[in-house]
Amino acid sequence: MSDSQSVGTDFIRARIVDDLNSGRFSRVQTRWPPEPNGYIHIGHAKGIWLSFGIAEDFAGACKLRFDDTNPTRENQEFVTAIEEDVRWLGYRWQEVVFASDYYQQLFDWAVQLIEVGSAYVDSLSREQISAYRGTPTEPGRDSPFRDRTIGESLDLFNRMRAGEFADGTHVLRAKIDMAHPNINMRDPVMYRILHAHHHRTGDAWCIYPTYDWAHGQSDSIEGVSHSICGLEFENHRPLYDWFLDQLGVWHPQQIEYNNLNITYTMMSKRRLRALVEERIVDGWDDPRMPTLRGMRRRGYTPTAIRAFLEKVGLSKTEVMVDAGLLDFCQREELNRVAPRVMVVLDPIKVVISNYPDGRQETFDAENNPEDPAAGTRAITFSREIYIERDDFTEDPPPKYFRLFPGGEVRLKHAYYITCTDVIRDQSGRIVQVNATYDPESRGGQTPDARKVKGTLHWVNAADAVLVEVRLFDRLWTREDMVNLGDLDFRDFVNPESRVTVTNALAEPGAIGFDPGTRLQFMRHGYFCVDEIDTRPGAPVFNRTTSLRDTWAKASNR
RNA sequence: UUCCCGGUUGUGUAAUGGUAGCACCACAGAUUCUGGCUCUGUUAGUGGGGGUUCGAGUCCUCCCCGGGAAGCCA
Repeated sequence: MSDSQSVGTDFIRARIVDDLNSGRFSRVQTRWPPEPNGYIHIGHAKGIWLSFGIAEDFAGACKLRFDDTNPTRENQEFVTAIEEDVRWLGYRWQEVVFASDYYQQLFDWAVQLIEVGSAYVDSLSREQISAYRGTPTEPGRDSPFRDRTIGESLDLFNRMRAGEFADGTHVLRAKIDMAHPNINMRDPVMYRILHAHHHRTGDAWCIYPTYDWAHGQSDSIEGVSHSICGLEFENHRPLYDWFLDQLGVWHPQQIEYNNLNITYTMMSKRRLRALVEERIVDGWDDPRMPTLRGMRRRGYTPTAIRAFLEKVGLSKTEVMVDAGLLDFCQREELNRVAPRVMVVLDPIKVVISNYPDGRQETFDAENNPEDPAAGTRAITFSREIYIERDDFTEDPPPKYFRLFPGGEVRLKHAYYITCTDVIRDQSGRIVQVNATYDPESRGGQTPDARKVKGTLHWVNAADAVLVEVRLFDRLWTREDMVNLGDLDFRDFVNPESRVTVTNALAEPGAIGFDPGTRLQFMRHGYFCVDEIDTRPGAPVFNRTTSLRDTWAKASNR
């Protein structure tokens, strides 16, 4: 397969190949243009993956451009956080730039448009402008100020810029067509008066360009070849093109892709903010949040996120991707690289009656059956151990092959044991399981090669370490958190989205990893050492995703 | 009612006008010192009607369905 084919076959890359072949563009320059008004999430990751990924694939370059044209909502905190998150995802920008870097050029170009009669200052109120715009089915009407002389508009615009007018008193508009079927072409606003402090330009400006006026021109200044954006800007493309044509400057090609929606996941920035502000979650980095910070803390890896994005692909269809696909990608990666350890989440004591009291022995346990190079670690074994309460039952259902009275199971890496009886407290709750072991089964097999279907994880009572484990599940109980209509998203919070286990017991080998380290808790799932709440010697583990569990599925039926 | 965009198995995504494929999910089985991993197999799709063509998911046409558009947000 040739290089050009390995670049990929999605419709955007295909168009770029065409543009390169036809000579329309000689190189690929892209940009990823977040507004610094919030933390970015997995949906943004798709845009990042596309714009940065395309630049990489075509040996071009991609700039990180902050689209900071609305000073009332943007600030430096978000700039820093977004830079961090993009880097974490694994992308490197050619340069960090800001739309505000181009304010003067944008202003000069606006003057140029006024001078040729393609823009004018309108003095209608916000409400009037809206009323004059018409509706999707009715044409708009010209503003009475539309035929203002060029000189008058120029004068007014300069005075707007000089700060002579209050917010909302005048705007600069492009002069296109108030009856245009595309409402974006009905004399769109280019500048509004905003006496607001900007996080970068300070108080240098009191008029700010709108998205439509700033975006394409910023692309042009940067020599962008392909401007990749969401479907919501499709209706803006004619305007994007119109401005560039009026100016006669470098003309990038805007291409739209479908945004990412995931089942049981809510990505609306506004609602995410509400979750944080109303303390429904702990913060932007809560492991249940779809923010990159949240996912990072949860234990998701940048590589798995990118693999996921690649598997999802792109089109112009609105989609709802199964959240399970992300977990599949995450498991696929971690299965290869995550060290295995044994952790008992809900311990029940097992006493092995025929194992000598006071004796302790050591086994070599492989760290990762998928990777022999990962080596082994020592685990200790003695008369008293703990197993998972779920791994024992007094009345086993059909095809159950965990521990039950009279049944034999293998303790991973150690011996076969057979349950003899149980001990209860006054309430009837089982507090201890008694068992005998087969000394011949040392290491996990016997000379008679008899089959034991069940293999349980366990920890040695003598050296098990108490750890905190946080079991995360989907934040929402509703699959479609995009189209809620009049429903309140708060009504769909999953009460079991976080279950904190404080009495889990871990083998000593699970302790001492750096925060952020990812492990497999055998038979449970993939966990990472929490980067915030972990203390020396007191790890907190976050469950990223569970292992596939075909038994749970089967027994639920 | 206007303009723009879209519609391929349950989900997502492929198919110079020429055998509708891949992945996830689901299901069945094999294997297994993780009921994990791995392996094998199964179910299931071109929204509808006309037309062009030897041949249509692909081109034309009409219809149906879904989404977007009336911010001085991006």
